[in-house]
Amino acid sequence: MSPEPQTGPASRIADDFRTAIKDGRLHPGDKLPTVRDLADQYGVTRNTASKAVSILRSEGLIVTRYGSGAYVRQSHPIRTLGPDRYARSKWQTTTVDAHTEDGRETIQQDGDQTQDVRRVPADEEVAAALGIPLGATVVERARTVRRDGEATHTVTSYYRLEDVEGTPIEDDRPGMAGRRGSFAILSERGLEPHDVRENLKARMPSVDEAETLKLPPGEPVVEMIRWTRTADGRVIEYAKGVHAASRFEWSFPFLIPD
Amino acid sequence: MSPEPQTGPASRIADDFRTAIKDGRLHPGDKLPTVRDLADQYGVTRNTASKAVSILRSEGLIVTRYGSGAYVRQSHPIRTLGPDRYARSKWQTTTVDAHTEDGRETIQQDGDQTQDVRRVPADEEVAAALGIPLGATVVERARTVRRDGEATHTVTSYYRLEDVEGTPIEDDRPGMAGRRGSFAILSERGLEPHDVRENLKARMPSVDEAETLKLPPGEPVVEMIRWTRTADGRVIEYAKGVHAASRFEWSFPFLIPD
DNA sequence: TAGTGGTCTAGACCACTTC
DNA sequence: AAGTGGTCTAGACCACTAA
Repeated sequence: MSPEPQTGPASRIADDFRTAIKDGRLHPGDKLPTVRDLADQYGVTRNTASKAVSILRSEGLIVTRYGSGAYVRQSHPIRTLGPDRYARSKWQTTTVDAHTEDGRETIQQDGDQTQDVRRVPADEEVAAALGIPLGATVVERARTVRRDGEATHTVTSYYRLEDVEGTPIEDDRPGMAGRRGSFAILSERGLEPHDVRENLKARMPSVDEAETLKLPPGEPVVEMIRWTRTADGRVIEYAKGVHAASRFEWSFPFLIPD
Repeated sequence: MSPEPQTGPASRIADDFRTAIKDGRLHPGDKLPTVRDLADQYGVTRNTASKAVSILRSEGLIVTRYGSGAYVRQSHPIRTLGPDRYARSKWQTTTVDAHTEDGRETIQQDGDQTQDVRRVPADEEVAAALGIPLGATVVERARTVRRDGEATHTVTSYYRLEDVEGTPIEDDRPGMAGRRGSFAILSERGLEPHDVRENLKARMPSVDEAETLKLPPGEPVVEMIRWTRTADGRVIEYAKGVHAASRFEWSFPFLIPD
């Protein structure tokens, strides 16, 4: 049952550095001794010292750079996601540069996300979410959002073809139809977003996800599923996102229901 | 930068079983070959075969039982947490067995959580949340909630002493003051819960958390922070929870703000 | 080119489970 | 007692980084 019943030298070495990091004796960015040095200092083989390093890495406490060394992990600034980011005031008036999810609206932001718009047949999940027949054509917009040059999350949105056909949402150029933009566009078509449901689940990333988000081993992701509806209950957007866990926090205020 | 630039035999073996599991050729509970068999079949040393197994384990795909074998991981039923679980109808009428968070109200549930109530001085975080001076006495109620005998999450609630002094909330017996109970009790004191804010963040567990929740290596946790307030904005409960990620999903519906 | 992280073989021992 | 997972030493080689 217990995963590590034996506490050998590798665990002990990892313990030492774990507490050193948590106690602040080692700061983000600091370099750890080389595995060869560790082996000498602790009187173990390089193999064992390497294992100690890999334990810390799997815990997300350090990152290792091939051929360079092991470093205490830098913690990124955390962005808090709440209902406010969907506020009407943020997309209703502004029609230009409506392409980022946070408050920044600089031109440079244009390079901060890639975009890929296609028409695809709806699979079972998308069909059920949008309330359309299986296989019906939908518009899929896949984005990878970056911050400071590093990917923070991916979002893939699905729209009914009839809702977005011929609109800038189908424009492939990045920045032409971010979420704020898409809300404004849907509103102009008489499909004003009224309510949202977000489902959140944390898990370890798949191999692909770890690669595209460049996640260090041991970093979880949060899977977000979002339904956006009009006042009469019609789902106008179904979206799935994968967020690097260390970069986000979610915050939801609500009233006690009856 | 890249974590595994070299794809040796260990990675290849792990790949084989990862796809076998995802393709459904191996089912939850199925036993993997022993490391010795793997070593023979793939023509590698036991050490390397063992490493392949440890890769899969760190990904949360399998669990290993010491001296027994490696098994495809059983997935637990997922519980969805939404605002509904705080509904008035669930705590306002019933005053007895108000101690579990889900709909079950059997006597056996009593054993499903441990409880530990104490008076402690408020640290900076708790003081700020409850709006009281640093060091003021607060009531801390720490619970570990189990399901089918396994711990699923821990919740630690903090109340202002004046709010709960002498009430059943200070009763240490399990089941006397679960959250539903505490809401009813606070209501009777004229402190009816009106709104809630929940903050969520996913991360890897600490060593302690992994132990108390008996988390397999590679399973993340979700840290939940909750503020419960009355209609006039007074915080009557501040709570921190740690949830095993694989057992929960959160669901929040909300209106598009102006 | 030298230093560093990552992986592998070969052989051994220990800890735990199952019978 | 036999089987199984986990760890370790010893030595080697490969992949990548930095100067």
